[in-house]
Amino acid sequence: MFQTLVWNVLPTITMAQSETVDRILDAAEQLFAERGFSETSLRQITSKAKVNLAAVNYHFGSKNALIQAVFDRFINPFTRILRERLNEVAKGKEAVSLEELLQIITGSIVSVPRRNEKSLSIFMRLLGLAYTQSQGHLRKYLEEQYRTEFKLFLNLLRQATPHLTPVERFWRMQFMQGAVAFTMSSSEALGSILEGEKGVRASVEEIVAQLIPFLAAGINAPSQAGRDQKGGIESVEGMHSA
Amino acid sequence: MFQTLVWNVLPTITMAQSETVDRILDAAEQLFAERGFSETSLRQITSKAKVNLAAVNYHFGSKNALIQAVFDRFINPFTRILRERLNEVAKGKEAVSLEELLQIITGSIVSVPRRNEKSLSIFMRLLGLAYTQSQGHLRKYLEEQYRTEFKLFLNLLRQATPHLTPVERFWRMQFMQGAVAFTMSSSEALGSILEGEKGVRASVEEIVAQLIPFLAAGINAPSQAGRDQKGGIESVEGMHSA
DNA sequence: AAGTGTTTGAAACATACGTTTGATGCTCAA
DNA sequence: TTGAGCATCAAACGTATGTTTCAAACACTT
Repeated sequence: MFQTLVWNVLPTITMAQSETVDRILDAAEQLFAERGFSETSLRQITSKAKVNLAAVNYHFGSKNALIQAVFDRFINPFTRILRERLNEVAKGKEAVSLEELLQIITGSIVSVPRRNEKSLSIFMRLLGLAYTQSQGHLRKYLEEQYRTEFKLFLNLLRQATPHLTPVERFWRMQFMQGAVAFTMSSSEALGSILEGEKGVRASVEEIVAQLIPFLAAGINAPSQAGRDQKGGIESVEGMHSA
Repeated sequence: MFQTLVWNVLPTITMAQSETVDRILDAAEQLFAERGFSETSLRQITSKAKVNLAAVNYHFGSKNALIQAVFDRFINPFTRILRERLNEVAKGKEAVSLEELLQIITGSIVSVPRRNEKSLSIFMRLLGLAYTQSQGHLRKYLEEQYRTEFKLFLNLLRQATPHLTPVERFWRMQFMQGAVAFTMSSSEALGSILEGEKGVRASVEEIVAQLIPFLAAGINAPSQAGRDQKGGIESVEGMHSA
């Protein structure tokens, strides 16, 4: 009588699943990207997906669970790829440069298998929304999914930016997240991304190409260490927010 | 019988206004900052403000109008200050440096008269939300309020970064907006800002001090002009999104 | 072909929302 | 003191939401 949670409890392997589940996920991710989470109703989703309203609660259990399921389809392959690549470069004896690190992250995002040409920008927009809309459950969920990869990344980042104080490193990470998430979630920009209009090529690849020099220079900016040094923090691990 | 719109139709001068109106605005801006716009109900606002539910529609006309009124209290003084300072440096014969420009913007934000010590960070969080939540009416409204100051700023920025192509300048502006808006709207960070806990001093002044070197270095990063130059755009004016 | 468990379907549920109403109280000029 | 205009209040309005229900349809083994 119940199926309760959708069965991708077994990770990575996305067994065939029912037509209905996929149609719901497709419609949901698109509508969420366009309007946001609380602004999208289950009725809009099910009607776009051409399935019965009750199907969402039957297959996913709740709207919040559906939101998480939408992210699952991307997050799992992404973290897998990212983890592999980070581990690989971490093994080498040479210290990894900041540019390399940024390339690894963006490269991992871009290598996630896409369902269609829009799916990557939709995902980036969703990620931006996730950290911006006040959806507590989502943020917690994502941080859990990311945790190990994020720590791995932080370790490499520390080696790549030895001239920064922990406080500076913390804030510059925050700024980086912001530049990425906001740009990807800016609805105007998404319009350009999806339609390709306005004369600006705004493919994800183009944005990434523009982002990397900006971020590398910003993060590598000289330390202001002379300024006011007493605001120290004990551990960067405890304060990650991605 | 009707008061329809609140009377700050006359700009800048915020005539005494009723107790009720101020209490509603105070409660609304705080709740909006905590939960977002569509996630905050009029009932939450009026009950926090200890006024009757109908008062919002009586004094403001609608929830959307209330949202805009919340922004009015900040935007008007801010744009006035910013415009004055930009005009001032634009008059000088010397070209304005990028660092100066960033100082002017952040300086203008900080000089806006504050109602209390939290009001600045609340406003920054709201600005972040405004560009992030898909509130079409708000975004349009804000762009209208900003327009002249933004053009002024863009002109000075063009002079300060002659080595960048228009496309690069456009994207780096976007990234800057993102770093600022996202950082300010990150709820975790807001928590630290408001409570001052976690060992990180996260006052707006501290964040700004961290932001400026990051942004200056990022925006001033070497042009990638050799890369792929054909994605030109005719005019930067037409594409502003702030 | 029957009978099992799983998936759909139309309808209703309870609740929350933004907004409107109309009566009541208030202030202050006449 | 009266009366007009503004402000407040409790209550209701209509609509939309997420979720539940239960019967009908389906798939598939035996």
